Amino acid sequence: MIRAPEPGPRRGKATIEEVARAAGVSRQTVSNALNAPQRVRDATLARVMDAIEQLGYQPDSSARSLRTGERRALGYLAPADDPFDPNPLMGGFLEALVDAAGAEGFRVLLFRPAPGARDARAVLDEVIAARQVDGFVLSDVLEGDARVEHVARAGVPFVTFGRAEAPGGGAAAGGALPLSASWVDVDNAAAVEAIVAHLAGLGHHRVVYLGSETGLPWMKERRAGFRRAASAAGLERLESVAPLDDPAGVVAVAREALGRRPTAIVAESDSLALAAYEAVRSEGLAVGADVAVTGFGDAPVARVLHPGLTSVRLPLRAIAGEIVRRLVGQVRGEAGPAEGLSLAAELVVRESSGPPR
Amino acid sequence: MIRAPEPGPRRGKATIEEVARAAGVSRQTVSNALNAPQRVRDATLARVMDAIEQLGYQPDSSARSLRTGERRALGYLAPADDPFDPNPLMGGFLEALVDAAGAEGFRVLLFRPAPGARDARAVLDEVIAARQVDGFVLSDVLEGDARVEHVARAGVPFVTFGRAEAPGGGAAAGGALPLSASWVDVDNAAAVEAIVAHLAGLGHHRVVYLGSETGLPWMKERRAGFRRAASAAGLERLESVAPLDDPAGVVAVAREALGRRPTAIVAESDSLALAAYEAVRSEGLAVGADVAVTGFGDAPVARVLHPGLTSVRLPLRAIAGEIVRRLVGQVRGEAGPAEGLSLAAELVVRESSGPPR
DNA sequence: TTGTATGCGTTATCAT
DNA sequence: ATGATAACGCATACAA
Repeated sequence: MIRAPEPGPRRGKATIEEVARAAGVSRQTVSNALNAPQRVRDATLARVMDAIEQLGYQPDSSARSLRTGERRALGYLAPADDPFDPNPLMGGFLEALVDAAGAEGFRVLLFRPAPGARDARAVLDEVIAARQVDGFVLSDVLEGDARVEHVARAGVPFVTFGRAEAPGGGAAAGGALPLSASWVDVDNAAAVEAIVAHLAGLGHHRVVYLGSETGLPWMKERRAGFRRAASAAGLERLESVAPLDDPAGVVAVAREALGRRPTAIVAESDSLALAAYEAVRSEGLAVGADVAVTGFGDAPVARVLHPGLTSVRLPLRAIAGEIVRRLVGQVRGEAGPAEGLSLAAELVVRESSGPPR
Repeated sequence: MIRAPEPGPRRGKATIEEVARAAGVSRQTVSNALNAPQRVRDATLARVMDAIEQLGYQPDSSARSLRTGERRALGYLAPADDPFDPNPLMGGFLEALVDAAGAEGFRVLLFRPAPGARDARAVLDEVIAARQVDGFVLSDVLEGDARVEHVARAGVPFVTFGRAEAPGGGAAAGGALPLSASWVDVDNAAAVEAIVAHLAGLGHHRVVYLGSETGLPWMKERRAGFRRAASAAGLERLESVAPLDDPAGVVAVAREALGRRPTAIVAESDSLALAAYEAVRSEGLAVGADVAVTGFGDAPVARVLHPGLTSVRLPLRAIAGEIVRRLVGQVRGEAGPAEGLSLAAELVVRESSGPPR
């Protein structure tokens, strides 16, 4: 038989007062036992810890937060919907972020702009004004991102996944904010360079880049990496640009790209690589044997595809770890590493990238 | 120029006291203006609201929580890693959950078991003991799920995505808990039945179910739905069972299934449908024209595939909405709907399911 | 080493 | 309709 849960806020959990009574000490000593154990005699400490264990006591997070000002929570603003590419990485990154935050004693508070809201500043203001978090993690950040500027202006610690500042440019004119005081990103350019190097090493000599028409910074970096590496390796280098929101159109472009008779297709994303597969097959050719295809991101589909898709895996756990490290450092007021950090992606070679026939 | 953020907990945000001073009233009146506007004279109300607006005041969430006992936060225990099928739906469900919670004035607190932890009870206890949330959303729930029992025993409100109780069985023997006091789920069986009915309507007569060897309840429901609908429609009904963790093995099974010469393949998931695509193509046949293939879940890949994959779309927004409605009802102590709710998935017909040749 | 007193910002009770 | 007072649970400065 189980008793019905008590009504009211407390829900029957222990308070520091009850622990103190159980251990025969003042609540002060309990607090000390938790926050400054060295100030408590061993015997007492043991007794207190025992009572704590016994009662399953943990400080009420609200009371502690009210007193200390720290929330032990990091805010993550979930990216807006993108029906075309519901960022398959977000899930993986979020998990890594939650783990990394948890290791530092922080939880992750998730929120989104109200549906239909013009931008995210309103909800950011709510979270800030209600003091629900100690800092923010902002992802999918663009150059001159309004969210970034807003949070920076509010004086709340934050770290971005991706740089909100053009690589070359420091602070802009005027009293500009240190927008990218701390960012972590995957080295998109280097990742594509690794792909191209891999292909060049296999003997490929005519390579087409299958990209999209977005101006997203990470996409631009990938393209730049392609150009650099292909030139460096002395490859014949072609480029195709696919539309954004039209699967059929994408395949059409992929077929056109294939029509230029490359020995390899370097796709900007795994989705585009999938379109390349379709194009190659529609010509009666075999991916990997007749034409090499590579992707980007190493989405789940990369493993399931046949032949398996050569791609690059984003170091999401490392990124999340570094983001949390920096953010928690800021929260604690430490003068930690303020510069940005680019992390290398890992090339995952599968059967889609064989040598040219 | 921007001033450096103030140190300390307050970070320069307004308190109720400051608002009161600015409006020339007591803090009580400010509180009333916010929580019981009808008790405040219009003129005063206007003055107070003005000051609130002016100062960008919002109640400190910790102070309010300490006083009222409500956290205005819902806890979501993120599912454990599954490298084989990193639940592509989770992202979509989470977003819907955050939106639904936000509409009710709740945030979502995300957490996971410590990496390497034997089970999730420890972290649940932490969140409960620290009173960080008003209730929990538990997903991917199994029959007799330990997490469910644990939360139920703690007397904390919760709602599950999926039923933690066998469909027929009420309370078990002894003082069993009302484990599934409130659950919401997608009607897996009905969804597959809709698929089969669709195929039967097209004239298919020999159909193979491509399933996996998991005993997960939702998978069992899908299979049951297949059997029921196929029998009802008088179809020749076959079944194949794929291994879990081996893409190559999966395709082998899919080929074997195809070897039984069905006119259509009903896959248990979109991933398995992808394997079916591979099998069909490896035989030189065309998906949709020679053999119909259907999936389950309507993952992003379903749209990108060629031909587009006929699948069923999970009503994630509706599910999240119902979950939040029930959970918030419990939190508020309303005697809301305690029974479970099965929501219909939506059949999405694409080119992969043509009539038999 | 331990206990006493105070305040964090808010809301509820009660008086006016 | 408004204001004074108390209390939520905790941590800290200070006294013992």
